[in-house]
Amino acid sequence: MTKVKPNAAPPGVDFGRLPGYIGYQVRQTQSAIFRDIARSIGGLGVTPGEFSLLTMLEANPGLNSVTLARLYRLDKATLSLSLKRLAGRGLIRTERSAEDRRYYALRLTTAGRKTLARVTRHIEEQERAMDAVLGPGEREQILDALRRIAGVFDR
Amino acid sequence: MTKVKPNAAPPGVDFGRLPGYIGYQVRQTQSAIFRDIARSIGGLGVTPGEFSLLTMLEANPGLNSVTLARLYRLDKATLSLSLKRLAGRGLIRTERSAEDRRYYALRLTTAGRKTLARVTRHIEEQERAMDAVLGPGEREQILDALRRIAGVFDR
DNA sequence: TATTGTTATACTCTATAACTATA
DNA sequence: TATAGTTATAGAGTATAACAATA
Repeated sequence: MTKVKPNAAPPGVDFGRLPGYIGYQVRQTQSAIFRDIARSIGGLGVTPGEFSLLTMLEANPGLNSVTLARLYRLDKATLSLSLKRLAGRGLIRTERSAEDRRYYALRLTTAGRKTLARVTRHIEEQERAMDAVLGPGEREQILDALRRIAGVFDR
Repeated sequence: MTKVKPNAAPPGVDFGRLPGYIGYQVRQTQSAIFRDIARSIGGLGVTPGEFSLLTMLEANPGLNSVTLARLYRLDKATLSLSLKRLAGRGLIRTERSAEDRRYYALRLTTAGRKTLARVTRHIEEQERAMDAVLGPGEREQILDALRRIAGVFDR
């Protein structure tokens, strides 16, 4: 009964220097957050990445895909596939620009706004759950530090 | 000349509430860090995930794959593929346990230790680059906060 | 020529299911 | 029956290259 089984809970497993690396910890935290979101909004048929895209389109109606791709740091081809999925589900609408017919102005549909509102509720619930383990002012401090760190590598 | 081009640098693009979400900022920061690592250690043929696996195997020689999968929160089938790649490149060695022949004890090879040392140098350079934008004591504070946040969702 | 956007293709990472071998 | 591990398969998510339409 006291026999140590190789598959038991980590009795004395050593993570080496990993716990001291910000890169490692950011990755682990991101995974945990992502799994939780997937569980909570999975039924709404919108991924975390799509949530961000919808949020940016709501705030910037008429944006085109190249601008969105640059902001979101995705290749335009990658984004094209995401937009096709969102349009296919009726969440966004693409409208050819009259002045420059190469552009498509992107906009949320009514259904898109409704879905975004529901997803946003879940996301903000999750954010409030995080606040339960943060001290006063700590949220802003962490956000600021994370932005500074990202800024080091954002060429 | 003052004409606003849709593909110009974001003049007044609104990110909505995204910048206030920890989930969003952790994701952006993780992406930036990941892209930088890929660029810096890509030539060594080791991904960030493989770096973590090698580090844990160096600190815990003889670990088996089920334990490693649980610690790293991957399905055993997923990990099996990673281990096959690492073994195929001669970085790890798998040795059948004598007492319980279902287990394979995992260990770094000499080449694995050498590669890990080189990758670790790059990783620690990157961590030092982050320190340049962090105040005194801020690294430990962020690591602690990130661990607390992950703990909220780690069932 | 340059830009917006799409499609084809491929690669990585991940999970689920079905399997073998061992206990 | 239960556990360790592998393989087959599939689905995200991503990038590169080639292309069409427009400027």
